[in-house]
Amino acid sequence: MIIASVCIDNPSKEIDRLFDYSVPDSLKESIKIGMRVIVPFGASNKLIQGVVLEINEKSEEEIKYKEIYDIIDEEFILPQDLIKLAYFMKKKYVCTLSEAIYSILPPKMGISECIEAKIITEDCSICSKKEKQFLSMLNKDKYLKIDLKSINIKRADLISMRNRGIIDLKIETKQNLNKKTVQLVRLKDNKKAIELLNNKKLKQQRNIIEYFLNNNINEILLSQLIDILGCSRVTIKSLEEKGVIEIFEREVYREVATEYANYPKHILSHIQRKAFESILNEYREGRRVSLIRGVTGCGKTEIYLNLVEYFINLNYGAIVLVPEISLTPQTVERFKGRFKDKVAILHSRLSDGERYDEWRRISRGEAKIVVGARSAVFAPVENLKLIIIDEEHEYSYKSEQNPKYLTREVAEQRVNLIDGLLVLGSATPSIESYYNVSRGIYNLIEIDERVSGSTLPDVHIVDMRQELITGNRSIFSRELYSSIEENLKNNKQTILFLNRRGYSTFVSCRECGYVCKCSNCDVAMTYHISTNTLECHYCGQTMHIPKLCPKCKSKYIKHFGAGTEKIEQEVKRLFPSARVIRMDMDTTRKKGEHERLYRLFKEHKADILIGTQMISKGMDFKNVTLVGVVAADTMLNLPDFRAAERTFQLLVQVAGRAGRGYDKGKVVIQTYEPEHYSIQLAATQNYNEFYKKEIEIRRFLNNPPFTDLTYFLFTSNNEEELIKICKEIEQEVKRVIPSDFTILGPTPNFISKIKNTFRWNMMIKGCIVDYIDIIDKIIYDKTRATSVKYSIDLNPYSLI
DNA sequence: AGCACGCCGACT
DNA sequence: GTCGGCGTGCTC
Repeated sequence: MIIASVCIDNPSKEIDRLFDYSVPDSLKESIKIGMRVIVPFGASNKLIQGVVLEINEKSEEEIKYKEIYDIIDEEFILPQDLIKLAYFMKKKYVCTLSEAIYSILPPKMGISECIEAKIITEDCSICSKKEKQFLSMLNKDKYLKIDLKSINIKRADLISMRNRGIIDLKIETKQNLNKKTVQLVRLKDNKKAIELLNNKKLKQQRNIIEYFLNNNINEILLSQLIDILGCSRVTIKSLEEKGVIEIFEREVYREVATEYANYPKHILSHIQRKAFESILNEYREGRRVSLIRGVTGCGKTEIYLNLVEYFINLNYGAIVLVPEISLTPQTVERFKGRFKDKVAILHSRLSDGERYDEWRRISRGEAKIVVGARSAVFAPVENLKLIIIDEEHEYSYKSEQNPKYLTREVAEQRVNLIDGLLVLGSATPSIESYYNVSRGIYNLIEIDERVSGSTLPDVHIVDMRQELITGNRSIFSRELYSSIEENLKNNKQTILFLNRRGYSTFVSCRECGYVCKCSNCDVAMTYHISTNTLECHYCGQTMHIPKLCPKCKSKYIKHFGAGTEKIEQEVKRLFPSARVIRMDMDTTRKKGEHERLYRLFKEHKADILIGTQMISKGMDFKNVTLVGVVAADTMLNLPDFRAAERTFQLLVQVAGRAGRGYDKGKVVIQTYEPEHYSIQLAATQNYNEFYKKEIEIRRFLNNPPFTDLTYFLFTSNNEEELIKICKEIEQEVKRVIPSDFTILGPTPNFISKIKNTFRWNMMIKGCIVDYIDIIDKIIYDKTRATSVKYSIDLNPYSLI
């Protein structure tokens, strides 16, 4: 008989293995590796989703296997290279196979059950009270539909009663696939139609027929017909009843992106042409990865477009990855504009149905180019040959959930499997990638010229300590203030950047130093002026500002530090005539709001844009000539070895927003640490110098890329047990790792409590590949049957 | 992770 | 004698 080994859709570690099912004769022909199936699982044979990963012929039938219940679809079959990729992630990022497989697959289309039951016995004596109560609602002659949500009975109880011969069940499963359809109308009977035209009464109906005949229309959307003729649905229905016309349904793909202006092919500049050719030449010589380090505005996208076109013309497919945040208008516009409906877009705001539609278009080979965020690296593109990762250094390329993969590593593995090409692009490549260049692993292309010929902006660093000494206590330095003023006068746009939302960073008592902290989390609460409350940015709890200090009863409660809300208020106060837009999590929470504000600013409907991270990248505003960084060192002092790299990258990105048009841009960076190398070198946009400094520090402190840093986070609401288990784990782990590895911790996390859950962490420095499985086993055994949960993150992007 | 089974104390 | 609370072990 044929046995299929199935990966069950269940992320739990205890059942992280394949389960064998026999394949019924009805499915023998169609079943294939990579197919999604429905299988009964567990004692109650609950039907769940699985993916077939192996098919074997077995002669002996001593083990009683369960049967595969059904196939989910024959359309989408997980290709072999993606299955290999799942195993790769399981090994590298210590996740379950199920987690790996189901992060690759399109969203689970939930399986829902419709259960009907009827009584088949007179004898209810063996039933419990609960069961008797349930039976009283049932019928003996006919099956009744059971809604498990509304009654006090579980699915398992039903199964149990059926097994004891009390009731009989009819269980049907449905997949909520919801393929979307549209209603179309067409003429069915021409003769009848012409006859009807002689009828003097039915004016509306005649209108409809005339419309069909005069415009020689085969078929038309029902909704469109109603719109154009202003007739009612009833009129059309009555025509249908007469058999004159026909209304029919057709499945459609949900419209993901609306309309895109044509984006014509540009002639590449000499430099772009050279980059394009270098990448292809190196690729032909067997080089898998090319890194383009190009200043903002150097025209990387144009190189990407040409690479994609090159491969498409050879009938290959391509994936273009962009950070989620810049997956808004611009990049999409360009790719859709150039390649039209050959492009599929995948981003996190798609509904499950929309995402599923895009997946089908891709796996059917209708869309050969995929533009998407992180998870689009798994897109089942037919004949894939090229993967491009734009803004390669971005943190959104690291997954926060299991599998905690880094997109670049997965992409590299994927092009290795398919003999393809990976192109990375960034103005400020990650230290790891550039290190790979210096080791000769990646091919490097450097572009230091802007395509428009516009020069890089003038950057001014302002020492805020000096401002304070000379009596300026405002959040704007004199230089920034006068620059904004002048920019407004010249009718130019300004961007003010501050990586912190809310009004003030913390609220504290001036007498005793008490800080308003969240009662669930170990963090200071942020004041929000719009709601006049203190909000915890970790658990969302809000509270009112105390009038008196809860500790010393003093009334000197003051705000400290500034957030975007405060900047907005200050700007409005200082420049009352300026039109201001604020973009942060609070103002863009609503769907479509991000895009609306972006367009508003682009169309110069506002003079000043205030925002967090989200305005620092991807946006191209021609009329912006001033960028102000209100506090450059907010991230510099976090306990994280990437703090300097992150600050440098952010400042370069932000500065890149200035002067993209014809006028020279100006950037004002306000800081309390003007001499710090990441700020100094960001001001001169000197990546190479920054890399040299940073890589030496990494080498000296033995941080990535010179070693792996594996981060273990332990959480529990029982602090005592948490500490005890952490210490025991450290002792045991110590015994299995080589002596040149270092263990840091266990220590309380930088944020020691979130939502009443205590957090401790431990880090291991050392090449972990050969040891991670045994360490995982130790931790798994130690934490099982305790309140402690853990997560493992290989080379995390954030240590907080 | 679910879910069933089984053992034990509490209670009509 | 019945109910339900949680510890234990299994899932093809």
